Amino acid sequence: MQSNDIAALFKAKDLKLTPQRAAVYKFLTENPVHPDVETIYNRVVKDNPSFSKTTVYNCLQALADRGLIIPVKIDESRIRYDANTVFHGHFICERCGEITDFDCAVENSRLEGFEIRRRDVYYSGLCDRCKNNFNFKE
Amino acid sequence: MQSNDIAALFKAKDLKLTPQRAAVYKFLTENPVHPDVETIYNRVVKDNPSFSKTTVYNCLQALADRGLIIPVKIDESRIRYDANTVFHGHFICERCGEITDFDCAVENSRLEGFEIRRRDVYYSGLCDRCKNNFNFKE
DNA sequence: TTCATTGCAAAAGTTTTGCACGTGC
DNA sequence: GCACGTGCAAAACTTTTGCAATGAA
Repeated sequence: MQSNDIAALFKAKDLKLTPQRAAVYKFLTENPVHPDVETIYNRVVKDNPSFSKTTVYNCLQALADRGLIIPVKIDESRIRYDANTVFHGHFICERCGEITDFDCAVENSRLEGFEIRRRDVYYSGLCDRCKNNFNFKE
Repeated sequence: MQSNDIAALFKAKDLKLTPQRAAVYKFLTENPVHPDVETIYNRVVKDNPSFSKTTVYNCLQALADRGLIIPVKIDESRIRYDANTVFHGHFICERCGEITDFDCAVENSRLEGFEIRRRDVYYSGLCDRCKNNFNFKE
């Protein structure tokens, strides 16, 4: 993603553009592997040694608040982030930990009168690679 | 739920019956409000002052491992538990924090060859009561 | 006796908060 | 000048772990 695009996107979302925010968002769009805070921080701090982890947390929060990124809370211990904001499900492999996006459609009842603001579909199990590479049961 | 039922259920799941486990499980079945560890602990310790919080954690883990209860990780900060093991979605209200169960059916693609062991559908927003009781936007 | 379970204390680990410093409008 | 963002350190919080004690078969 180009700098102008990011600038326009931030402006549209009324989000002040800072080098930290741009770096975090850029990294997420270019690395759609649902990285966690640690991973994001380690990477952006490489190019910008002055960045702090607190700021990465702040940036992620700001980006998530404006709907530019989605927090993925499928991992037990940490929050991961996804720059793909089109609704989709997330599958996490118990063995390798990799997260796979998948299309999904959910039909639900019993929520008449509710205002649904966010939907998350989380699956877990074994991805095809892990399932085929190992033949033992856990 | 009666004691004999719990005993039979535990036996069927090859889970040793201890007073702590029985109390935790009983509380969950009788209070299907998806309580968190703190709530469960505070309640069971009332009747059994010697119970420790670590043990509540242990019990919940043991029960979840055997599929007797389901960890609900829709809350940002803590794990909640559900004794209803029939697949259903969970909705959490941003304002009152209450969790509502709902029926749902998910269709998904792109997961050919995957072994899906667990599915979680989490919605959030405003429940009907909160939506109607307040008229301001957040 | 044996082995899983319990319970206390401490540890672990991520995320949040307080506060001073910078910076751009 | 002011409001906002940043960054460091410390705090907060839930959950996990180590280990001795307990208890049931």
